[in-house]
Amino acid sequence: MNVQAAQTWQSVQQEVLRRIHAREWKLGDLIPNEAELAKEFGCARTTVNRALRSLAERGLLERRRKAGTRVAAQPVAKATLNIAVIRHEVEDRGARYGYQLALREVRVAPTHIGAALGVGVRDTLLHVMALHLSNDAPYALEDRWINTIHVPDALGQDFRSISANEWLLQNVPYTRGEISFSAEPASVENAKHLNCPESSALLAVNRLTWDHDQSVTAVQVLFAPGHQMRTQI
Amino acid sequence: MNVQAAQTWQSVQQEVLRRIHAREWKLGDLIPNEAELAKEFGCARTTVNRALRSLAERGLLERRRKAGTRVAAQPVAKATLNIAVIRHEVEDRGARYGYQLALREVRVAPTHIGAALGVGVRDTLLHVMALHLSNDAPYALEDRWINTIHVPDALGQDFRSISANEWLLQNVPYTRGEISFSAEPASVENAKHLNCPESSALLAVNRLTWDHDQSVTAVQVLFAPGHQMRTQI
DNA sequence: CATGTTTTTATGTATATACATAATTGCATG
DNA sequence: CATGCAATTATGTATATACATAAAAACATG
Repeated sequence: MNVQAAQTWQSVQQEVLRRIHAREWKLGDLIPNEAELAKEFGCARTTVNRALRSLAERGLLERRRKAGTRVAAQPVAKATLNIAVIRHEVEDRGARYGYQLALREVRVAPTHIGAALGVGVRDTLLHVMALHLSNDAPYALEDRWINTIHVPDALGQDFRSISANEWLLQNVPYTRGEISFSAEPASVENAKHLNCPESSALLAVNRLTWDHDQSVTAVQVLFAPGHQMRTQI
Repeated sequence: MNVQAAQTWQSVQQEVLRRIHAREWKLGDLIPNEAELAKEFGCARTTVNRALRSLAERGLLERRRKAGTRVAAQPVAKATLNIAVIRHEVEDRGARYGYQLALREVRVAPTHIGAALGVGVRDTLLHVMALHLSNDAPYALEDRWINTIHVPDALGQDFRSISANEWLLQNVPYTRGEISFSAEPASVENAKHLNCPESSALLAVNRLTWDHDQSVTAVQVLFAPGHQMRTQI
């Protein structure tokens, strides 16, 4: 019962993890409270708190004041995907990055885009389509609408040498966003850009970002067939 | 310069966030050190540390001992997807969950599965395919291989009323895993199960889990066309 | 001048203490 | 017995303090 005083929060966390994995504490079980664990491990309660809080953030523990801490009955695996600037994504894989602007126009957006961005039906937006290349092969197709009411500076950019992806991140802050992943069949146009058969299964990442109550941009990134997004859990 | 002493780590975090969003601190900028901020905010350094550490975990700040803290030059959006038991996922959407076992067999795995699980070329594994339903419509197709060398108990389960997805989570711990997302064209068999045209674009989630150095299971979950995984950033 | 060593410094963490807060439990009262 | 209020309790957080550690900067030495 007496565990050697390890007294770093990481070691406490490791021991707690061990007990969960070894099923000494079963799914849904209430575990001893912080004060008891601190006494057992021979460390301060703050240290135990740090260890348990971190495990709760990872979804392995559920904590409620007064009710105590229990092992998550239904541990939810949290897969964290890093959505970086596409250029960095390519370069991090050790490939040469390339970029081609395919289209730049100012026009009224399709209704679903306008609605998502919360602009009027007759407001014009900046529409940019661009191809990102990895070692000269199509890597991803970016189809973006920018709310020029909130981001008028975007109109002064031609996006021929820097992608909207990168320019926005460098120049326009956002406070919140929504992101969704889906699989989409390649349209004729998509297929042409990505150099793949029509109707190929493409991984799509949709983002919608806001700066406080103003929409910033709506973008769909379609990756070439076979693309995988990976992470550890 | 003198900010009202708010003295909760959340309020410190909020003020730091505000300065980043307002570009008072620009991307890549070095920000004042913890001690200075603590003095400015009228709180303890521990409190500032908590606020900044949390922002660093979210990818907005980069911290290094002695070098100080800077605003991430290339803020990486971290999209956290919750990979729950499929039954809960369906029920949380307010739909009725259904389950059908499609196949259960013990056989030698295809080489890529065997290699991924690190078993011998002649070892047999348990192969289970099952359909998850939402309001009687196909929701997701689960194609799973279980390492029965490490998890022999799985052989005693028929998986007719409880899915392998749920049984494993309840009964077999794992210490680490790998997960990947991709888009896959529906095979003839997939299409039959998911009641969609052949070659439809399907969102695929692949998982490989390990318990220390023993592989547990490899699974591919194919979602019906149109499925989206969403999250906030 | 290059190179290795020491000093300095900002973050990282452990501790005791105190109080805040949410939520359950138990008690009192109609 | 129901119902509302009070006491209890486990987590949540703030603070001062101390020391650990990584890494940059300063310095010394050949």
